[in-house]
Amino acid sequence: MCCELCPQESSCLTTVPVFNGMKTEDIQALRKVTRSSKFQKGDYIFREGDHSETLFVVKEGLIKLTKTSAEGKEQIVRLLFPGDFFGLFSLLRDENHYMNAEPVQETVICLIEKRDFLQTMERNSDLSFRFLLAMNDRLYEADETVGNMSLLEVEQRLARALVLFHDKMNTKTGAFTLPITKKDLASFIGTTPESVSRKLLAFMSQRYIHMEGQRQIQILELDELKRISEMH
Amino acid sequence: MCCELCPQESSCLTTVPVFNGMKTEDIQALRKVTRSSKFQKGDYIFREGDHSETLFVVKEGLIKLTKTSAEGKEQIVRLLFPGDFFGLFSLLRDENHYMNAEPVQETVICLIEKRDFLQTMERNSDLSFRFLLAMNDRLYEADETVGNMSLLEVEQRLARALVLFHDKMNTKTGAFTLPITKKDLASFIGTTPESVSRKLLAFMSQRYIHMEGQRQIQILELDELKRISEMH
DNA sequence: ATTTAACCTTGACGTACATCAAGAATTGAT
DNA sequence: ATCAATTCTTGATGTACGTCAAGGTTAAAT
Repeated sequence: MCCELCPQESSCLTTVPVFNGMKTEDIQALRKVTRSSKFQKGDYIFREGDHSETLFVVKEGLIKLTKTSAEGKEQIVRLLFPGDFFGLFSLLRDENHYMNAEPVQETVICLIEKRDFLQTMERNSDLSFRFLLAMNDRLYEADETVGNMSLLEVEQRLARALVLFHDKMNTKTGAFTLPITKKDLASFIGTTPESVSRKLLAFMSQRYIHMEGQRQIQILELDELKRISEMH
Repeated sequence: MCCELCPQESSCLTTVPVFNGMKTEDIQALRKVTRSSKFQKGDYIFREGDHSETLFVVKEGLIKLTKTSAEGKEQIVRLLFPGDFFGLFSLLRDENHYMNAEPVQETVICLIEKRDFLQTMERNSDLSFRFLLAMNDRLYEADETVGNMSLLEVEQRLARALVLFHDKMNTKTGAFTLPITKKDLASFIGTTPESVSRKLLAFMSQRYIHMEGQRQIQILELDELKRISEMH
């Protein structure tokens, strides 16, 4: 489906940070070449090694980017929330994808083809600067993650993930539904489901969180979790 | 010292990948605003929290970028080899530095001030695209590192680091001098000096490497090390 | 509504690696 | 050249967390 027909206020191009503040005529031009597509849980948006000429922008939903190890184990390298984009690396380098992209729930993404994207960039020098800023932020996050992965222990990485979800799920009460399985949560923070299970239990008995069923998490002591996650 | 006077062939701006292939007149313009500066081991180029308005490009030497943990432990997040740059994040975001930069040997860097850099970018739309490409590569590396940190064990991370140094020190014979202390090497791969010591010993007894003194390393089985480092 | 297949939990156990400690080897400063 | 300060090594010990296994729970599929 082509995004030219999307209502302006809900278009990827107006809701996504990287395009924010672009001139209206440039947005209009980009909309003409933007398609949107819906994916279900269990689909693959693309896989490691797939050829790629497309920029992906997440409109709604949640995507996990994973790498598969030699033994077939899946490591979640990043989660893509609405507003995030992916595919720039392969698009710019003419390389194949180096990760798998798999929605963890129903997800709508906007797609811009390489040729269209590069053409727009040529006409609009501002755009490459915008993406430079966005990449800059991404790199900062990645540097943080590198520091955390080796410095922090499971307890701290889990606290960190809980705070992240709390923020992203923008809840008022401190209660939210975990958007991924605990298995995925384990992979995301680089541990096992067993360890996640035990640590969550520990957080509960310390009254930092309260859990209702498998996915409903109520954060009781946000500051405490932040303290834990930040004390590298 | 101003780089306008540098011999063209040894200038940062001609030897550094990100500026490669720029039009001569643009290079000339940038040279006018580029200074170079020499740092010794033990100096700090900048520290976490320092205000920053400068882009740094490594001309010669080796720099470690570190984060300090709450307990005062230092984690090496990245090593900057000749041709690498740093400081773009703070420059673009008006933020303070989020890492320490410390040369591990005598190091020459080229400096471009924010105002000059942004002015050049405005006049030369190509430049932001070049940096976008470079950031793209950096992000790829960071994603790789994230995957490796949690997936790989010390043995594999060490093998990986040895291969990295072997490549960067561009040696013909497979022999090279370790450019950092083993303590730093430990911090770089997220482990302790003790573990590095033991694993290197293991590699020696398996005849993958041979060590002469503390720093001279001769790689005997490069393919084997690569195999180990890649078998995530 | 049943069945099937994931996912989750809990316990028992093993192990890679961190920590602690103390001596040896380098490095560098005077 | 000498001494102090790091860095490096090696051994002994502890522990956080991974692995294995088995039962329980939830979710998906027919």
